[in-house]
Amino acid sequence: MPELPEVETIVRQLRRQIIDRTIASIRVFWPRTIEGNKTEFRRRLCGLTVAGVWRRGKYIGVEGEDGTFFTVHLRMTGKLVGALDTADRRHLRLRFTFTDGTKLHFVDARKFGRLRLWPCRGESCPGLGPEPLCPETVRRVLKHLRTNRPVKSVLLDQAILAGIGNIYADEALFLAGIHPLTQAAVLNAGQQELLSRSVPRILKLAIGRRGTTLRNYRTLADQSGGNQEHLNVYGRTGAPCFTCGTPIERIRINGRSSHFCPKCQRSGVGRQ
DNA sequence: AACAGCACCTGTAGGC
DNA sequence: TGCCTACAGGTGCTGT
Repeated sequence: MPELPEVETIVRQLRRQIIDRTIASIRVFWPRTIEGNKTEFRRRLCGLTVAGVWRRGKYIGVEGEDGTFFTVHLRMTGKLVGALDTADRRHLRLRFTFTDGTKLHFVDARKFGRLRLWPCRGESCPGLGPEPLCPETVRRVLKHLRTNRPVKSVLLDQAILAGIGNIYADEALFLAGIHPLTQAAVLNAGQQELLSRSVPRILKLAIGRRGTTLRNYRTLADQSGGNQEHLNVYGRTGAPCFTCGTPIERIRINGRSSHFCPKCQRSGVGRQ
């Protein structure tokens, strides 16, 4: 569910909420929520005073004063909330109680979300590509790609760039005027440049709007995102393109829906 | 290497 | 109303 902008929004709020607080107890309602050794997870985290909260790709990282580090991945429907409402109650998977009595709940309808302990921050989340928030980075990555995979698949590959999901991949490709099936290695210099700018731009705009809420996503403060009002292609199958009026199409690429304007995004097609 | 298919899970929307 | 199907913002595994 949440992609980089949603996770970034949550992390910013989490910093204000839990830094300098000490975990008093942890209650687990769905054991598979914790990856790895559950006993050690509990042992290392109880008594932990939170020193920092970080984002890496779609991971939330929490660091203790002693360097203890754990991550939260929300996957499709996970969320962190301070206050539980009635609907959340049945999907409660884990609860942190802090020494001052405040609580942090991990709620996750589909049970895909995971918490995991790491040896330290530096050893967490191995295999993730660089952050896609500045054009320089995206430019460098695109330039060195030697793959025939569709550019849409490449954008979704967390080992290549970390944090882009299905919504923002589609939106960035629209902004760059590139067809999602275009083979990554055949993007010319101009297309690489357009995509290098559009990926960070789309993500930063979405962060500024606190992310995109389509159904489940809520911020820590239980707010909706605002970016869903600004989507050009995602979820707009059959609706007219805002630029040219052509109906937006949907196809499947690697099992994921891809939305695009067949007229504005002809670039790259038929020239592979 | 890279793809499809499936697994993990539950909820919701739409068709009949 | 109820049943059935398709689909969902993610990732990881297996087989080909």
